[in-house]
Amino acid sequence: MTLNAASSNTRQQLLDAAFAEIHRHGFRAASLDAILGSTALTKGALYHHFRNKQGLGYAVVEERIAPWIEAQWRPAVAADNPIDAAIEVIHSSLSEADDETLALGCPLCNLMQEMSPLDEGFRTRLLAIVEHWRNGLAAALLAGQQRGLLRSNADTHACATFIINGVQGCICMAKCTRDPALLHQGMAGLIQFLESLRSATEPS
Amino acid sequence: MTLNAASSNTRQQLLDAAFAEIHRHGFRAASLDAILGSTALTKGALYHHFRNKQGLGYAVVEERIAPWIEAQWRPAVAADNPIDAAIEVIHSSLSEADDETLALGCPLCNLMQEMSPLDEGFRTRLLAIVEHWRNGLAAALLAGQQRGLLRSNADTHACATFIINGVQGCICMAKCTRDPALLHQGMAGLIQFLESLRSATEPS
Amino acid sequence: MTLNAASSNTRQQLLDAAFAEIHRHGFRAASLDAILGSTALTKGALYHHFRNKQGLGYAVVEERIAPWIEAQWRPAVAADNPIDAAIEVIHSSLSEADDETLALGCPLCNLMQEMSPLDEGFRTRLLAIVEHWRNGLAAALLAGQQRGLLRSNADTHACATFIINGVQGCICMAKCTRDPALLHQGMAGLIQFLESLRSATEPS
Amino acid sequence: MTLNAASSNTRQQLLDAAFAEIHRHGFRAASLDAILGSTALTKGALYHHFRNKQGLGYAVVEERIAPWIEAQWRPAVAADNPIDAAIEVIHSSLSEADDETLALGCPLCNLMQEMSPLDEGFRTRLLAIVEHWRNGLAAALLAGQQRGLLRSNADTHACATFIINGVQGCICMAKCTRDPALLHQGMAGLIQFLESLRSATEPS
DNA sequence: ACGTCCGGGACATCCCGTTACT
DNA sequence: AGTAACGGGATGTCCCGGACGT
Repeated sequence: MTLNAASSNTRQQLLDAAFAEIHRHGFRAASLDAILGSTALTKGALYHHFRNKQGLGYAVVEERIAPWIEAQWRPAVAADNPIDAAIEVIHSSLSEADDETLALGCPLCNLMQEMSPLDEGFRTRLLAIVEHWRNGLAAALLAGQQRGLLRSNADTHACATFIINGVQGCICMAKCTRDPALLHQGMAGLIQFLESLRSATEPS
Repeated sequence: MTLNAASSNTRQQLLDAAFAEIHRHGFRAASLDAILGSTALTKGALYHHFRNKQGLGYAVVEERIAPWIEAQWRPAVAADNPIDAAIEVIHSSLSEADDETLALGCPLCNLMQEMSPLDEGFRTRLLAIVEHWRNGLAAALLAGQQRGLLRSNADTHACATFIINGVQGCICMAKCTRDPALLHQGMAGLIQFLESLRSATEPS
Repeated sequence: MTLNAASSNTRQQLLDAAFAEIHRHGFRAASLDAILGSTALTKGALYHHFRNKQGLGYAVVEERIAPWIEAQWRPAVAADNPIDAAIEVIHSSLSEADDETLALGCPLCNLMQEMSPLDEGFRTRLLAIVEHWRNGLAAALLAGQQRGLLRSNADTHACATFIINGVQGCICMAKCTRDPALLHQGMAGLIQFLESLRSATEPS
Repeated sequence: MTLNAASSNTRQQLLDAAFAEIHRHGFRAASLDAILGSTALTKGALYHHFRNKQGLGYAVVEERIAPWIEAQWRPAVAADNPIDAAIEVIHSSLSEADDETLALGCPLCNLMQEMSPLDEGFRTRLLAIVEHWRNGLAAALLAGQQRGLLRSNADTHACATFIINGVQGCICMAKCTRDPALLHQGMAGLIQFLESLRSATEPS
């Protein structure tokens, strides 16, 4: 299969447009006509690159949402000091949160809410993202713990779960409140929690 | 307008059926035909009691979801010891969580996710529920603090926000993972947080 | 369920239009838009009266095609002398065959050919028509035989089968040849066969 | 145009796949994508060898269906004793009829039913097959008659028509009934008819 | 000689809301 | 207070054919 540049470009355009449409309206309410309208393409192009709407949705999850989450949390997962880095990720995501992103919410969370009970294909793909995220974060915390940066009695997996749940809960609620102050308040609680994980004695 | 018993009964039937359908499929995917099919009523009855689908949805929020949240958290809001009571609420909600409720998620959270960006009427009504919940919980915590049950340096409003966000985040994630263990893990973190709010010296 | 005149009328219009469209294009190629276009109705009316296209098709078979076959062969089935009557039915159907009916073929045969391998619902309904037809004809022949009008060694069921197959075969081939002479030639063979069934000695 | 072996092979593959798909689904419902999917070829190959779907269909009629009918009835057309041979053809076709071929019907009859009223190109090609068949059979019967094998008062053309119509009618009905017994009953009638054509006195 | 990519259009389904009626 | 009938519209799917490369 020769993937020339034009074809790949078309596929990427479709994925971009689909990601935006799905982010805005959810998967079921996402209109293929609207996706095609926002590009200059037609049904033929779409059904050449994807088996159907579901296939397009799966590709958006795998090729847009997963990398997006991965990129956002890579600093925390790859850092020497996971606590500092996680706090930094939270801060930077807060600084990027304008009114619109607040209202649209997290693409991952949105799709989990909407599609998990309806489509196992979506659920497994989204679950894989979450597990990858949780495992990465837990591994980073464990490494930090082994280096003496975290309290030795902290359960790193439970901590990762708590942080991820907390972050998603904050974004989820902010979608309705649209109050940046409340978002900051919630995130501040998480940062406090992260601070509480530090070991009492700084390693030399 | 005369509201005899039969008429009121019809309205309640519609609300019940609509609540179930919306909980299962979301508001937009909820089919009026399906709602009417699950009762023995027809379009005329529906459009007699509600202006349109939107009006039905608003009524479900106000007359089904709001009282449901209120009832669930009333023990914590009305308790002498809000920490004990909140922990108890979490425990009892965990004990009720079977596989299906896990997959369907929280009706409030579902609607916030779906409708907040699309319909101001939904958003304000849902927001009112959340604010009522948060204010009630914060007031209870403050009362407890004044009675010496909470650390004096705790920001009760921020605590309420953190708890609500955390609870919703846990339920939200569990909808995708469907793993009761992870749900318990997340909720355990919240309980730990609640414990950490207790004042060091028990009041006499 | 109150079936007022207007509603019943709408349903009959839909069945008539659907019968004509299906007769002309077959079931699968029959366009609901075309059916609705030939009446003055819309999708709403159609989907009020029928569950879907399949339901409409089934109703056409049961309420248009079955009665049509029944009416056409009733003279033969109900006659005192089934041979005379069957010959008469063939003659009268030949006299009605203009170029268009020749080209369109038999609605029953068309649907059997098209839908029997695809849809059991169609097949059973069409089969019922054929069996009713065959049994009626066989019973009439048997009655004639008992009255001494048919040779006593004729197998009336086999004769009914042979006649029905022959008639359908003639119409089926005429659809392609469009040659009335060939149709008459084929039907003449069947009439000869019918004549050969007469008992040698006329009953007193 | 150079027709090397590879090219010819591609064309034959397409014809085979198209024949099978058309036999199963009819011409209009035959999907080019499905035909190409069952081979390993693509649109480019198809539209290189055929002008369009119609052209492919015509080629299937001329190069698959016509030879198939010809081969099946050649024994009867070429025989010294056409009656014996025709009976033998019927017997052998009955012995080959399993449940699937019963349900799929005769490729020739199927296409005549579907395409004759819609496409003159199909009709003339199918008609040519039928005429060739009828003329061949009639000529064989005439030759037999001249040799004293048939009754001298038999109209050989009419007999050929009657046999062909009968055979097609039987297959046509069997597609719906799917009852081998009924198929045999119908064919037995035709064999009886053939027997009745024999001259009373065997030729020396 | 054949593969890839894509345009444009048709179709069945389903849904919300209104009208006339009782 | 509630019913049956119906209008009008949007959507996902699929399909044929052609442009272009190689």
